[in-house]
Amino acid sequence: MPELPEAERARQQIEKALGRRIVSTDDADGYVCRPHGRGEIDDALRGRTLVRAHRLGKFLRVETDGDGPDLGLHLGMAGSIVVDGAPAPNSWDRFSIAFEDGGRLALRDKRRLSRAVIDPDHSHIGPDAGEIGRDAFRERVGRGTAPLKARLLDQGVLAGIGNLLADEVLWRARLSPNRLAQSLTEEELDRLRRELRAAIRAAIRKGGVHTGDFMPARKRGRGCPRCGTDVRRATVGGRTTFWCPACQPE
DNA sequence: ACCTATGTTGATAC
DNA sequence: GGTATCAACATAGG
Repeated sequence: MPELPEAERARQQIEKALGRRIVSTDDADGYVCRPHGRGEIDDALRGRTLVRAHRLGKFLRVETDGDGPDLGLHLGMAGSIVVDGAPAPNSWDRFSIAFEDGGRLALRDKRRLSRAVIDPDHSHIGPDAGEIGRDAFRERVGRGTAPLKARLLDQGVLAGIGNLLADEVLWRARLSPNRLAQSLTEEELDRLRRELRAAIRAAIRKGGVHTGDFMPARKRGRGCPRCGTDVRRATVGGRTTFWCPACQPE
């Protein structure tokens, strides 16, 4: 269930694996692990230790000791990081690291849209949605002719917002997903950023985006959690979108 | 059987 | 270049 809050929780899991010598890795899944072939990730990591875990939006980057390479991880649509847990059935651990102390780190994913890479390139990714400052937020989000929601989902504009978090934040800020990004006032942009930060913090604390206040509205027959109005459903920015027409007027 | 899904990337067209 | 749409990726679950 990975959006920024889940990625942050995954980063925190990785911190439990720092400072432990890597004895081997399983990078046999050539779709998830790249580059693939001849154990390239294994060659890069074997004998090293992980020393720091970073996150930019949904992208994870783990430094190794000395002049070792970075390990890049992305959870895709269904991935998670499990440290020192039992191996998953059905080969759901698509990439794993075995440590000298007997522990292990697994990239677990029922689907296979997650990624493990060496020296990831995050140069095309915008500033983290939870860290961006007020002025940069105004400048980056408040422009363009795309719908506001599409702007929020653009990882090059802002990193970390996924489909569920976008709906949650727009509902909290009482802004329609269909508003033209460039039509927002500075007051609205500031409000959006404030609600974004609050929603991210709450989701990290509670365990993920699915704990959001607006999530129940995605189920059939549920009204707006605030006013009870029937929520609207449509495709915006290419994704299924729910919003309250009363709280979030066009 | 058919449809949908919390994500990313790349092709294509305006 | 910005934007919109779509397909692909792989798999589970309703």
